[in-house]
Amino acid sequence: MLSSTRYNFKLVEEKWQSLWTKNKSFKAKIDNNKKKFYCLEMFPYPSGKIHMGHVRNYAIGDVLSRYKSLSGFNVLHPMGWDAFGMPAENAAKENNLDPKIWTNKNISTMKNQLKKLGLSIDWSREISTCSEDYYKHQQIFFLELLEKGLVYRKENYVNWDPVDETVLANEQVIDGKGWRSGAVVERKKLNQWFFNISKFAEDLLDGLDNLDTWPNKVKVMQKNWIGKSYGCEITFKVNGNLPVKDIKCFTTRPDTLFGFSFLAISVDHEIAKFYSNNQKFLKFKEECSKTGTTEEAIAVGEKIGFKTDLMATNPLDSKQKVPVYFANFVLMDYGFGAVFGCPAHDQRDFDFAKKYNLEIKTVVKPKDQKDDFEVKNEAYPGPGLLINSDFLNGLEAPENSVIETIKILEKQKLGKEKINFRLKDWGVSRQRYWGCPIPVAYDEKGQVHPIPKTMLPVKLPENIDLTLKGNPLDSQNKWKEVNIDGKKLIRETDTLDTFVCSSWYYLRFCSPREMSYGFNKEDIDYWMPVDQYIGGVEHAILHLLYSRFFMRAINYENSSFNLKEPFQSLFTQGMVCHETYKDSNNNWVNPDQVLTNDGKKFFLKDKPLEEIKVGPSESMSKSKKNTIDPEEMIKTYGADSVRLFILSDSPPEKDIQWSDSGMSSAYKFIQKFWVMSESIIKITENNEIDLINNEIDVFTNHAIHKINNALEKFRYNVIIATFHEIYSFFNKVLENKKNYSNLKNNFEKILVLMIPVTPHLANECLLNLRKEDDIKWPEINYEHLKTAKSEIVIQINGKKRNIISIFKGADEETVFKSIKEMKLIEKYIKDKEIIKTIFIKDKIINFIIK
RNA sequence: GGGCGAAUGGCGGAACUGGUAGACGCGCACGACUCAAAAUCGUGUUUCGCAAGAAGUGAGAGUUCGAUUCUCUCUUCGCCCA
Repeated sequence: MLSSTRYNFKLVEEKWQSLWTKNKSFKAKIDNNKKKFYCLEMFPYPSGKIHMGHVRNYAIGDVLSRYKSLSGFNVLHPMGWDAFGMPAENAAKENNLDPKIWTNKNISTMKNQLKKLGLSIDWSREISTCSEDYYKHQQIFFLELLEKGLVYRKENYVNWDPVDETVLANEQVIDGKGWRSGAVVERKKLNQWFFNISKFAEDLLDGLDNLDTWPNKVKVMQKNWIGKSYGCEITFKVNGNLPVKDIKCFTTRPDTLFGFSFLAISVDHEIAKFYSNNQKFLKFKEECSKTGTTEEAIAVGEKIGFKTDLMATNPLDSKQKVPVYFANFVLMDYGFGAVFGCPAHDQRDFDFAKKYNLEIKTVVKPKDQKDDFEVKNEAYPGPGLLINSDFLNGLEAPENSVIETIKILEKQKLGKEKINFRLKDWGVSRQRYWGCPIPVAYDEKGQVHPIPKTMLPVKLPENIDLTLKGNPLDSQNKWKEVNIDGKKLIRETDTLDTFVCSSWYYLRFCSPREMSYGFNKEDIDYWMPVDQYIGGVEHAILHLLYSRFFMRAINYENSSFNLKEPFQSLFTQGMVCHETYKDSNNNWVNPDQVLTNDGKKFFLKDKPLEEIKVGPSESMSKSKKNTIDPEEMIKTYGADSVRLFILSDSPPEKDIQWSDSGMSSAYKFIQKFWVMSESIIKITENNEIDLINNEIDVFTNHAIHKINNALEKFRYNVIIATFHEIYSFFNKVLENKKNYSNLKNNFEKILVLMIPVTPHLANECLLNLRKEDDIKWPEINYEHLKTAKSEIVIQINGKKRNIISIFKGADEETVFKSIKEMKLIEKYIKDKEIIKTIFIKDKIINFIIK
């Protein structure tokens, strides 16, 4: 069927987008008579161009925003830029560009691309974390936290690249080597700033219980990350050639004390100072520093130790003395930097004991084992009963035995109950240029002086040479000097971790142009918390935890701020994946260079004889060259088609496979829907009563019902499926050429249902159908959902055998009579006895026969 | 090693609180239009079977009149922590 009115997505989409801009259609204003809805997607890093992951993220958010807005909510749907960070600095180095110029250029490109997607964003609230307007307030927060004692400075280890003379982030260390220089990374101690997040560990953990609309897996991840553990602080008496009397340590298994065979301490433990001239020790320490600082590196790596001159006494058995070792698997950050070794019941200790020939004494046996059970080839960390443990024998491990042992230790003043958290304080210092300057300065004694608020923001110096080695700000001698109250001071040259910027941006969106402070009370009282936060699960731990911390930090000792949880609901969307391609030289090949005739064999576009190897579908990434450029897709198919496709194939929380055929099918749908819509618009309705009118009512109300359900549950793929059903239903209705009195009225409702997913198409069709612009989400008329007849499934012994259509609400007797009259199950029940009948009204009748 | 989750046609997936498994889309097959192709439209498409029918939601058990859905064991895969 050819149509003269081919849908010109380009014209229509441009028209609506400029209309929305002109009318400020999505500008959010406080309105106390309306219920607010704050919809936020994680803001992008301006890396250059938007990718399909962005498209999916923002399409999901846009569907929700538009739906809520049409349903009468006052919607806040803002967008901004997570604009500080290393890529800008790296790009600047490579191209000899100012990071600011590079970043702003990317922002403008990406903003343009996002606009072409037709998102319902209030662009008047756009923020960028690298602008002085933004980071000024961040510096104020920093100083407030400093006043409250939530920020402090301490020495800590960093990954140090000795060639580039720079500090590396964990992800920049690959196999223990610097990603850029390839040099072996060292551990180096630096004075750094920390946020006291561990102070809120308990509260951050408890708060998770109230976040019932967060995905459970995210809550579990946060819980594990916080890592609350119940145990005991034990002070071990030690003696030897050093002036040390005791060593404190934390353990979750004090009940295994009778299996004690060594005490291990971190190489950073204060006892190490007695070995600062010991060449062997220093060599050992250097060896340890090669293991890296991550817990995983330590767990996987070989366990090595350095024996001290000390012997530790078992607090439960003063006769037992065991050696004290420095060991590479003990971290200073956890507990007290000391652990007691019980090889029989901890694999790490077991490996260590084997290596250094230490005693392995079994003190826990599984319940089904005899008392002479002995640990042999590997540690037994499981539950059981205590053995070989004197007065602890027979206790149930670990539940009872731990509690009982702690009681005994407390009574004898040898230890005390302690709750320990895995969560460490948040190190926020970065030795980088492109970040928010930390607003403090130091005098010659090294004392910290906050920069007075009137002198904020501390701006980044411009036009600096980033190719120099070391921390870029450190070489800015002129910039570093600052005069406060007549005193000459030197500025802090570290900048803040970019996670700090993203820890409060959702507050800034409420008051994006407030000059005096990061936000104002009236705005956040109305808009906060974020009703729906949407983003990738990769931020499940750090970003979300830091944001939750930041709210608590602002809340702390602040009576006018009453918020703790920034994100009421969280939704984590899946990734966008694509097949990977490699040529004969094993180089990755971009999909747009690949051709296929039959979908089985793939060839290189430029060299049609060269066959391409098809690899598994993986998350789109530049390194594997399996990306699809959203801008290209929008250009070819239009924003509505791209939105339709990216939402159609998989539920939003799961990964989606990009497919060309799926994409073009979405495009075809838009085209044919338009043609149908035009036909409906041309129809002249009359008032004749026709059965089909009722059918249209019933169908439409079912469709509203289905789509409402799918929207509430984020089953957006089901919405698209319903669109297809809508199309085929209305298309059939049209072919019937009956008399309608309610076709347009119902179709209008359908078009509104489509606005969230395909806003340009739906709005254009709506405009052509009727001229008013008071668009509201359609209400369900439940009368139409009640059908006159119901289909009752007839089962024999629980198996479906037939189906009967009968008036609604028919009772068992009536249904049974009809079934008999119509001889629907005669062949199944003749010569058989019905011993039981299960009847569920309007649903099912099940005969149990013998 | 621990925790969490998943498994449904050739593929992506649907199925409200246990009640018609496979919606919708892709792919495929056939047909219409065409000199032909593309595009478009129509029909069909879980498997076995000519059919009647039977089997069927990773495997095995259990609860139930009835299980994709609830319980247990196992397998595989994914994610997080180690």
